Amino acid sequence: MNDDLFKQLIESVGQANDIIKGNARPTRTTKFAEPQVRAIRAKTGLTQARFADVLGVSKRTLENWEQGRRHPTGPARALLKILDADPKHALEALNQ
Amino acid sequence: MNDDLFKQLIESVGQANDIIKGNARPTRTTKFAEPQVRAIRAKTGLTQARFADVLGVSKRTLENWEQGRRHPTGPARALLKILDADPKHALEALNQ
DNA sequence: AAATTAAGTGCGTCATTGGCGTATTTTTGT
DNA sequence: ACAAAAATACGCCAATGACGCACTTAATTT
Repeated sequence: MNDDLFKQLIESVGQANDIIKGNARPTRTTKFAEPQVRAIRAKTGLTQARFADVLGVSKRTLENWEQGRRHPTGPARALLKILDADPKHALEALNQ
Repeated sequence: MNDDLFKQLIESVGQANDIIKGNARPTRTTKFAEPQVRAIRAKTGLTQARFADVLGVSKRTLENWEQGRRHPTGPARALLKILDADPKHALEALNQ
C-alpha cells in the first residue's frame, strides 16, 4: 500500500487539484468536469432505474442530471469518472 | 463491454438493489453501508484536505463525515466503497 | 519553543435530493 | 401494424447535505 508509486500517485492527484484551484471559487467548487451522464450510462446499457441504483441516487435525481436541471455533486462526478474509465471494474467493486 | 459476464454482473447489481428496496423508504434511501470514512482515509495516508480533494468535497464536508455530524450521500458512499476496495486503482482512474 | 501544518467547530446560506403522481415516448411481443 | 409493457420526463417542495468564513485547538516539524 505505501510503496513509492502509490505516494507519487497521491502527490500528483493533490497537485493537480492545487493547480485547478487557482481560479474562481463558485458556491461549489468544480473539481471534476461536468460528466456526460447519459453517455456514460449508455456505455453500461443500464436503464435509468438500474444505473441510479448503482450510483446510489434515485431515478429522479439521475433524470435531473441527464436533463441538465441539476448537477451531480463532487463525489458523484468522481464516481461517474471512474465508471466511465472502467465500468466493469467499478461495478465489480460496487457489487463486492 | 457487452459480454455475458458483464451482463450477469449488471443483473446481480440490480437484483441486489431490488431486494434491499423491499423495506421502508426514508427521505433518502440508504443503499450503501455507512462507511468508516476515517478508516478509509487512513488507508491512503492522505490528510483531510487532500482526501477531500480526491473525493470532490470540501475539507469541511469531510470533517463533518468523520465526526458523524453529516452523512455522505449515496454517490459518496459508493465512491468510498470503491476507494476502500482498491485505493490504488481508484486513484489512478480519478487521476487519469 | 516557535513556526508550520492538520484538525475541529458555530453559524448561515443555498443547491440538491427524491417521493408521488401523471404524462409522454420508446421498446417489445405477436 | 397494434396493443401492452417498460422506460423517460417533469412539477411540486420539505428535508438535508454542502461548504465558505473565521477562528480555536491539536499535532508535527524545525
